[in-house]
Amino acid sequence: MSDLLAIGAVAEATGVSVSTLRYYDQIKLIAPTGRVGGKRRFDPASIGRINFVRRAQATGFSLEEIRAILDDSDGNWNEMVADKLAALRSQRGELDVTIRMLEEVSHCGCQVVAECPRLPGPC
Amino acid sequence: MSDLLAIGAVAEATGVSVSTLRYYDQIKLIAPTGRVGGKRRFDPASIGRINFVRRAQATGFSLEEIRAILDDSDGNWNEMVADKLAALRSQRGELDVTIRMLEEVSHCGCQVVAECPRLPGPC
DNA sequence: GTACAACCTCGACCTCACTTGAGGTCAAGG
DNA sequence: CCTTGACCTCAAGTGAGGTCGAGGTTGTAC
Repeated sequence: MSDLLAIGAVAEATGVSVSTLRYYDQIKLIAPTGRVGGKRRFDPASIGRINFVRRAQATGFSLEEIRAILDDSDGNWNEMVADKLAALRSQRGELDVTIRMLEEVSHCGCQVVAECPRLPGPC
Repeated sequence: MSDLLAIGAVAEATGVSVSTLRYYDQIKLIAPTGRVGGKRRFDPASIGRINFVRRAQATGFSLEEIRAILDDSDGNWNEMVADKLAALRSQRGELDVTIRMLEEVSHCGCQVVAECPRLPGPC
């Protein structure tokens, strides 16, 4: 009658710990389909959603943002994803700047970055 | 005699708040040159270091990592930067995966991402 | 000589994403 | 009957990176 999953099975299927799953339920990110004898029962489709959560998290989305994307019914998530993409690109640009800055410092002959008197200007 | 700066001047020059500068002093990330009447006095070169901190932070380094780079005397920071670059690249890859996943979902005709029965598989 | 801004310390508090611990329930197996 | 294991709740703790407020001092201006 039920192909619903216990929390432990979901944890095993997703690699997410049981306590994290309870936490996700608590913050209403991933809710179980129902309860049997007080115990959470999850639809197998939850596994897909949880995988989505982890993947989105890995790309820099907060749980709040992820919930907004999951629950969005107006197509706004396209915009959110675009924003995040822009943020990541900007972060990449920052890295490039930092690397160049460090390269400059390394050409200074300074033993220690903190002691370089030419931070962050050109050497 | 002293072209040393008060904490407020440093805050203004860097855009970092006074309380954050005190915090940086507390965690020994950016120390004042000395004290005059109990008040912190900063070398103008601190501004460069603080700018470096913010820039490194923006690219994803933690304050601990930044301190390690600043204080490094063995050339290990090159490696740290390379590691961070790799991490950023991997993050970018994750974003690409997420975007593709969301595009798949959007072609499903699902109103709400959370309700798509095909997460995270192909539509 | 007193007002005022800018500084000081110390400890508490905040957000995020969890983890941990104490104490309790429930069904199956020996 | 008793243990084991998987589950439950609720509260508190963690760590990063700060912020805030109370209460106190310092230095300059009028």
